[in-house]
Amino acid sequence: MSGYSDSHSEQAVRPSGVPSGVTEVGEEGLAQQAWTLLFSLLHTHMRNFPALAAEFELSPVQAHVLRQLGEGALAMSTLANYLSCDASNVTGLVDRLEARGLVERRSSEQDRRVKMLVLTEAGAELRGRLMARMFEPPPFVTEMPEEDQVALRDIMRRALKTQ
Amino acid sequence: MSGYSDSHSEQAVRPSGVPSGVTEVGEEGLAQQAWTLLFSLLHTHMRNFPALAAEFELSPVQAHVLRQLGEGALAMSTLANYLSCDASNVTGLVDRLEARGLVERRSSEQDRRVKMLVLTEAGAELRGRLMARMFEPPPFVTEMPEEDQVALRDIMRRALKTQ
DNA sequence: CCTCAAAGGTTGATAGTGTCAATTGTTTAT
DNA sequence: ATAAACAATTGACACTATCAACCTTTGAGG
Repeated sequence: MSGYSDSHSEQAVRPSGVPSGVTEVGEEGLAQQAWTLLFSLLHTHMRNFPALAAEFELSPVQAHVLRQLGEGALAMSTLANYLSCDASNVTGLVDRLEARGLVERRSSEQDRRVKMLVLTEAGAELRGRLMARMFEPPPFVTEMPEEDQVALRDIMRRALKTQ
Repeated sequence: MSGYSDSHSEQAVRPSGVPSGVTEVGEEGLAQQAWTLLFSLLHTHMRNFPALAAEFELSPVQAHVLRQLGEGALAMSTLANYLSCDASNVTGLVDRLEARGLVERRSSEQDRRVKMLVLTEAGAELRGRLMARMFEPPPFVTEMPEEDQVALRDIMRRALKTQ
């Protein structure tokens, strides 16, 4: 019953009736219609992320860590922030990756408290294959008409910029 | 080192260089550009799903289960399929939800092997609030120009239909 | 200089999530 | 009637996650 923080917030429940499932789209406004559809497609797709990670004998979280560890070194605490998890969790996570020779702890020169994480040769190689696999577009994208792909890309570019 | 199945597949690595991070978009084709952008936005958003679930004192998986349990009763094995996980996992999952009074096991009349899952009153109420919260569109959608929201909705509708 | 508060990381306790192998009970096909 | 197949559970074990307590190092003020 515990183990999950109670950040909480008194949530105003949408008065005009609550969507009761994934597929229905009511009269709740444009943004919500777009979001609900996007959400349901994405959700379907995300379901096989664990299987994708398993192709490389990684857990989903380990895959996520490798992904974050691309550009240079990262402090453990920084990684904890990226993962939105407790620092103590990262210790074990990195222990296991280090035991597999994918990652190295390296004490910082500037501040001897912090340990910087860097990919090993093997880690970088595995990460490359993992990224290539992750970025393969799923069928629901590849099977879109080309003009939809263009529109989607442009919309997402704009969204990323203003975000 | 174990605990993750080795489904595996000899994966053709994209020859034209491997994307090394989330944000870069190379010359890898329209579908991949669109997908990479979508993925990076979605990924950012999905990071706070655990916090969202925690608002209701649910783990991410429990939230997922409640979401699936909307329309009528579901056999445990069916739920295992939806979650893409082992049936034995569902036992404990449902145990905890049942202990909290959100869900009920009900033996099927037709086949006494199967147990049907139904939401209790409290479960349905909680699910309603959870769904309303989940379908609140995130900023990157609400802050789009209206014509982008329309286009996005229409693209996603078409994608859902052909999927 | 010295102390003390704050920060980075680790450890131990405890719980949830997930797999696999083995088991029990029920159904279905031969 | 027997055997094969299926639904759910149990037990063993590993990974993910949190919290509290701890140690070392750092940085600020007295």
